[in-house]
Amino acid sequence: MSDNKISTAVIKRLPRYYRYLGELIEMGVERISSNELSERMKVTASQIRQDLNNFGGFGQQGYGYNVKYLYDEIARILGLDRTHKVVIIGAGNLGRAIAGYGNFAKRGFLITAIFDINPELTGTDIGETKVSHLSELEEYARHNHIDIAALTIPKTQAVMVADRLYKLGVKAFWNFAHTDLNVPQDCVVESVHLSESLMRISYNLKSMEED
Amino acid sequence: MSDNKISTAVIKRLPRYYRYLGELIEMGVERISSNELSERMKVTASQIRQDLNNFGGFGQQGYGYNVKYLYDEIARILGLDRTHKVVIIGAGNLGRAIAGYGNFAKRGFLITAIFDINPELTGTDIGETKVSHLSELEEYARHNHIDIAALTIPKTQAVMVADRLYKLGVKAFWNFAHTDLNVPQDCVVESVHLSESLMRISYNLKSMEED
DNA sequence: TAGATTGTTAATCGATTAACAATC
DNA sequence: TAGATTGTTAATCGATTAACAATC
Repeated sequence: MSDNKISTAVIKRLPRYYRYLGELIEMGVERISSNELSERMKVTASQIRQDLNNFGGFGQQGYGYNVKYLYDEIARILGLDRTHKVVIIGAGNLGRAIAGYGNFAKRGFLITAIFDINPELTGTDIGETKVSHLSELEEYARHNHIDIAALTIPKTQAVMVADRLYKLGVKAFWNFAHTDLNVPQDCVVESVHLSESLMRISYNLKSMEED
Repeated sequence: MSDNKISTAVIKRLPRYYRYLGELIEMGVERISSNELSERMKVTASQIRQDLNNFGGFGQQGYGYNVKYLYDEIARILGLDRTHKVVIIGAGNLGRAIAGYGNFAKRGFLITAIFDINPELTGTDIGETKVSHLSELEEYARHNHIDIAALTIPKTQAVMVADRLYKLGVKAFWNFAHTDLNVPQDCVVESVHLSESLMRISYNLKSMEED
């Protein structure tokens, strides 16, 4: 079924199309041309059409795109038509922030467990979920499927915990630790390196001043 | 001073070089060739040399690169040799997570104020910093310089608060809201769209299964 | 000096943009 | 039908990789 490998540049843009289409739906817009959308999103109309046509022809000549239809199609392409069970490793502020973000649930990402190495946190509630001790991870995984693991723990632990999770069959990692994970090829790793993000601001501020 | 516009692809990679060099220093490694580094980082040696030579010749033929020297040079390029005053708008879990991350201070990013619209949070402490009410923003900015504003608030507020901050002279935004900011060209915007990151995981999981 | 490895030019590859025929 | 706008091919642009002369 999978078409010849879509480039990551395209994949990175899909969620943004999805967000804009969602906003258009909220505004009551029913149809939109690649040209109108390109003005809103500040990208070329050509790129929008190219990107979408990687997945099929969703528009109609002389009309444009039906907003709701395209929105649903992109959801399907992104796999948002299924639910994903997410466990969070690390019940610190970042783990809490993720656990508490309601919009994720709306998109089918369900927080099914939260683990932490700190015994004092064990048993406390975060939203609807009770924190378990990290030592219970294997036992939990034996009885529950895990689609995605969010790692909101320090880098020293993150690499090891990712190994443990991989042995338990987890194939997708949302990595917030300031390190690269060392998991096999058959895994999905999406890293959010906040410190690198901040450094880019620093660089851009500096080069703005120099003009 | 500013060399002919460095591509964003290069800038995005710089912090990662910096991280690896930091790790090498911790390991006591004094020199490294582009080849060795390329194996560790899983990028081509050619790319490393090209990237670095955008900023100058930091290596030596027949020797390679001095790790500590290169580390310091990249810090300078990234602007990490100066301090940045960061205010956080939004004292929720995400704001707290950022405020509490000690490594930022180590790189010269100082949390100088935290604002929230919720009166109940006003006066409470987050780390060393007291939360102020958002209405005090203008008064604060009159007496204190702000280099970077981190927006950890819902999208509905984020756009408006960014406008207020811009009028107060703030030129760099670390945007965690699920929206694009609408600030003028002379600003730096770095967005961390967590939901988009999660959608990419979803897509990649799906396309992995299809193989 | 011989060996190693950079800095840099040239070649390749991929992504973006432009153009336009197809068609609603 | 005439006008609008897509889907898609071709042209351009930029980024990555390969190659090698310079040089430590």
